[in-house]
Amino acid sequence: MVAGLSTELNILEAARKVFMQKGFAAARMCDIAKTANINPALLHYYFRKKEKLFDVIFEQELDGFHSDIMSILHSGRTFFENIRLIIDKDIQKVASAPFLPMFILNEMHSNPERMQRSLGIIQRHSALFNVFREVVEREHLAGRIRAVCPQQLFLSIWGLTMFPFLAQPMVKMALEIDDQSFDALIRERSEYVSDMLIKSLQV
Amino acid sequence: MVAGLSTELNILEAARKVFMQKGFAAARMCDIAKTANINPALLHYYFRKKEKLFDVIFEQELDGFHSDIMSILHSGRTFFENIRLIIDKDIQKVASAPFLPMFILNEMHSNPERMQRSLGIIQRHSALFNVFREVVEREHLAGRIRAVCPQQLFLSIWGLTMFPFLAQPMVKMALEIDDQSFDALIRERSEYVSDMLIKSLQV
DNA sequence: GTCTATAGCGGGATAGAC
DNA sequence: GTCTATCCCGCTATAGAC
Repeated sequence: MVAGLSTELNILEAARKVFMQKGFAAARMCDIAKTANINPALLHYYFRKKEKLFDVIFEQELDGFHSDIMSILHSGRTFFENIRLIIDKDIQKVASAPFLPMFILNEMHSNPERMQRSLGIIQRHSALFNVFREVVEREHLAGRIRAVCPQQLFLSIWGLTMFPFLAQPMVKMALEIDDQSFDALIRERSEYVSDMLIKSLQV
Repeated sequence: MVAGLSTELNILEAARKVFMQKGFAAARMCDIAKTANINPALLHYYFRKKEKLFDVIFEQELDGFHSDIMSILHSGRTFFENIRLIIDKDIQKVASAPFLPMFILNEMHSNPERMQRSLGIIQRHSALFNVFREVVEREHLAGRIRAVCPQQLFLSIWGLTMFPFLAQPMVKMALEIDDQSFDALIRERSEYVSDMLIKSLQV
């Protein structure tokens, strides 16, 4: 029907919000219906089960996660320039969806089986790391950076950029800051993290 | 009764396991009872509600989180030595309870109100940061480290040490490593992170 | 203190009218 | 496609015997 597509998108939008904030177990179908301003029964008409609906959201979110990093790595710029771009992109993306990291990691943690359902995502993620590793090794052989374990560096980039969002409530509490100060901290973080990483990599 | 205390401890131990793995919403009182090998009704005899039981666990876990860092900061060692000790302690502690960071952050995220119930914890956490800030500022004035935003540094230490555990399933997937390789990565991480931080702080 | 039995409800899912 | 009504299960919580 005419309204079909728009209703479906409407549901997906609402489900995204609710699942991201509450996670699978705590999310209520009623909440999703209320957020979408539709009848609860409609959720089952479009997506047969809660889990089906969740899977759609989860896959979408996970897939777009590091999609543009690959292209940055393949650009002609220097390694240090690329580091800055990647950090910037990561922080910028997550800042616009601050619940995303927590959502992804939490669900992967609480339901590891879900992951194995979508092999394609796994492949894309490890492909990303392999490119990253090659670049790091090339840079070191060329004498432009010091010897470094690519895995550790990869983990560090993720940790430095995503942790503030993962721990947002705790961070605000421990640092005694409000929303504005937190935003300011995030705005300054990109440069701070890039400087720190680059300085630690210089020969 | 005689069995009273041991049953209570038994319950707490079981509840810790289940809540840590599943989180509040997905955890089942039955699972806890089964894990503790007791009758489900007993849970309500000792702790009136699921939430009461959860609160006890949550508070315990959160409180012990950074308890020994304070004493490290107050020791007579140099700043760089302290950085190494803190990183080491953090990683070591979390490695022995890898679900802990995810548990804490997830519950703070999904139920921020719970936090306000226990003001003491908030105070201890911000006290920790204040000591850290003073130390950093003193070191900079003494010319022993370069100028650095204490908040950013604090966030970085946490992120670099805790992220690997928070993202463990994703990390294994992206880096294509198994449990053994992950453990090896963690063992090497303490030194890697310390070196990186110290190098970026040197004047 | 520990058990059995069961109340009571919240929430996912379906049937069927429109 | 959308609605109302309702089923039914799983789970928390309690009553009450032992």
